[in-house]
Amino acid sequence: MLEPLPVLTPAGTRLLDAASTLFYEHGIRAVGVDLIAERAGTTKKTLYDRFGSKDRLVALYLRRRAQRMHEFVDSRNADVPPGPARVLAVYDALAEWLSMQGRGCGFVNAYAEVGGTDHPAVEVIRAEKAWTRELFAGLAREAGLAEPDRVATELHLLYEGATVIATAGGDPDVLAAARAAAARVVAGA
Amino acid sequence: MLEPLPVLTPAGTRLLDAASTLFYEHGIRAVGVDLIAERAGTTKKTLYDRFGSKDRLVALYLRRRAQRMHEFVDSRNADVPPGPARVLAVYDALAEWLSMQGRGCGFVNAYAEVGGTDHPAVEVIRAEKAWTRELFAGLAREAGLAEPDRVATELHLLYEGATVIATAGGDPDVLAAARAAAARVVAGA
DNA sequence: CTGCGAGTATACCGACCGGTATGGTTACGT
DNA sequence: ACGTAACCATACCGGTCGGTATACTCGCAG
Repeated sequence: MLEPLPVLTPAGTRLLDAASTLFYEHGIRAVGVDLIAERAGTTKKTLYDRFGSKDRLVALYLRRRAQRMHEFVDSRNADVPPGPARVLAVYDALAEWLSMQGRGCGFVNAYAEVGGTDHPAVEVIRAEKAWTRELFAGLAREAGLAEPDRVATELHLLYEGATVIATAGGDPDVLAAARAAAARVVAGA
Repeated sequence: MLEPLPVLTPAGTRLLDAASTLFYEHGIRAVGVDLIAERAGTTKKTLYDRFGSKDRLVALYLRRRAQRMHEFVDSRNADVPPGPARVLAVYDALAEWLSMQGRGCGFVNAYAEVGGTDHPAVEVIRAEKAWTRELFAGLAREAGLAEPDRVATELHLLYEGATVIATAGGDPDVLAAARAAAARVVAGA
């Protein structure tokens, strides 16, 4: 939110693309900068010229991932009329998003590795979780629900819980249950 | 569940204790076996004599963590009479547990690092999430709630969501909101 | 007395870690 | 024609990674 994503050179783009795939798929510490450079068809030198450090590359990976996730949810929501249906559409978007990805929430995963440090990724992760809550709060208000703040918190809880259980719990069916629970929350408000 | 925790030699115990603290606090890949051995006041040789590999030590760390978490929840529940109150007591136990730990769910964190591999920790993590859901299902039945299965899933969603938001989201207050939401679910069943 | 499990101490292995250094080659704008 | 940004290629740095090897001491049970 603070600053837009920087414009990247061609090799810089390939580096960020490769890093994003590798970080999401295998984790941050599991991926070395040598591998990233090789997968991008360039060199470590270029990586450090463009991004300065691995930590900053990691933070950029998450910032771009957040932006893409937001665009994805917004575009899915645009197909749904405002109101309670649009609130629930977020769960459909989540189900679709997770089915394409397979390793769960990249922000939760990243926090598992950098939490408790001063890594530049930490503030990006916190901001993403705050954005999600505000997404629900805005939609709840838009739908004219009573107690939009309380409702938004509950919807957010169900959303994050569904992501975790679908991934670490190995139970993708829970997404439908979360959507049904959210529908109950919305109907009661 | 499959097998009880093995009896450990004195040095083995110190190794598992040191590894548990370090893995939980800093993550799995961030901690090397040399550091674990040093912190345990012993040697890498003894570590490999006792545990065979780092992966097996990681799995054991999670198995013992699960057992201790279960004992903690069970003991807290024993202080509460059976019924709806006991269902909600799990959220109080979670709040107390998390306040002591500070790095969130060790199983979710571990899955962020080993998910998508054949690491022996994966099945331990899945079993832990299944245990949590069954905990809620058992308590819901004990309390005579209608649709105990559906209720258990919703309580589990709120539980995992609260853990994630309190940790990665940096918002510990959400635990009270999750408890209140759970109370609403219980009251409606 | 012997054998064995447990532990200590140290050295080593190849591989990889994040990061730096040097030097050279394009392509483009002024 | 010149500067410069972008990129490539390669070699190197100290340090750590998971894991193995060798050789030793101790206490205990047969």
